[in-house]
Amino acid sequence: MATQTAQQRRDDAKLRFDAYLAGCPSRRLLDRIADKWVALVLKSLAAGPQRYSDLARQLAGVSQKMLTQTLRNLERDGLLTRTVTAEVPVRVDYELTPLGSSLGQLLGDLKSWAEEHMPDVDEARQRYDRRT
Amino acid sequence: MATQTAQQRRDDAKLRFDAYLAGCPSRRLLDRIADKWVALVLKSLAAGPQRYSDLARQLAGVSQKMLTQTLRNLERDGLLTRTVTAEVPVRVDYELTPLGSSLGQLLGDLKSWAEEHMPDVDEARQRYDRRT
DNA sequence: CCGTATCCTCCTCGATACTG
DNA sequence: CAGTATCGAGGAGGATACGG
Repeated sequence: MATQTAQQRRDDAKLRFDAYLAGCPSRRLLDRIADKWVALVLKSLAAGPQRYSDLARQLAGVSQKMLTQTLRNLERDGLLTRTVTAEVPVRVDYELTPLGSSLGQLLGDLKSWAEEHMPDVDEARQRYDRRT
Repeated sequence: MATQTAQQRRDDAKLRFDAYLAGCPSRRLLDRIADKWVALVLKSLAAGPQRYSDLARQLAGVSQKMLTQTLRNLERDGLLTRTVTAEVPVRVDYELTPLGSSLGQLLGDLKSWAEEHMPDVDEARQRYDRRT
């Protein structure tokens, strides 16, 4: 086998690291909950099942595309269920699964930390920006 | 004052919603910790102060640009301190502040949830992908 | 009512090269 | 050693129009 150049060794290390990140549960969780609309959808559904149009109304800034995409991903991950009722017009309800509720709890903890500590961050940021 | 069109009302609502999101502590926290390298930097520094080159070595996949940018942002937010020692060559140490350690704790909780529940997510995802 | 399909625009991130 | 500067590719997300 040939001797590797330094460049090859760096590339290899990077590939292994990327693979590690892709499988890392913590990283995957962060990527999931940081999706722009996930937290808001979960919060809305924490109050009980909601129709698609209810969600669209509460999340005033969301596009149809992103709302649907977010809901599909959450359904795929087993965090909520999608129920179609064949009325006219069609009715679709979304409801959290136990797993989804569990994630909602976690986000509640995050919210607590944020409300407690983000003011400190703001202060630090102002200090940093004022120093020349 | 003129009557608003439906379009104008939607645009207004969207603007207000975006403004709300920009100031929302939870949203800002999520945006911060979901930055690709933040969690890894915090984890490295949890073990004690590290030099720039130490961090670069441990985070095998990071570019200089992103490492520096991440460190600067964390410094600005008061989560770590940057100490330059005038040796030859220059030496720069990074160390967590109490606030930074606190955030590290929070990420630990996140990690626990991820390790406990992400297998369920994987299972749900496989079920979803198998149904035609 | 509940989506899908398409296009298009930022904007993040990485690669690369250079400096005190 | 520890950065800064610049450029370019790619993807996320929004606008819009259409379908079942």
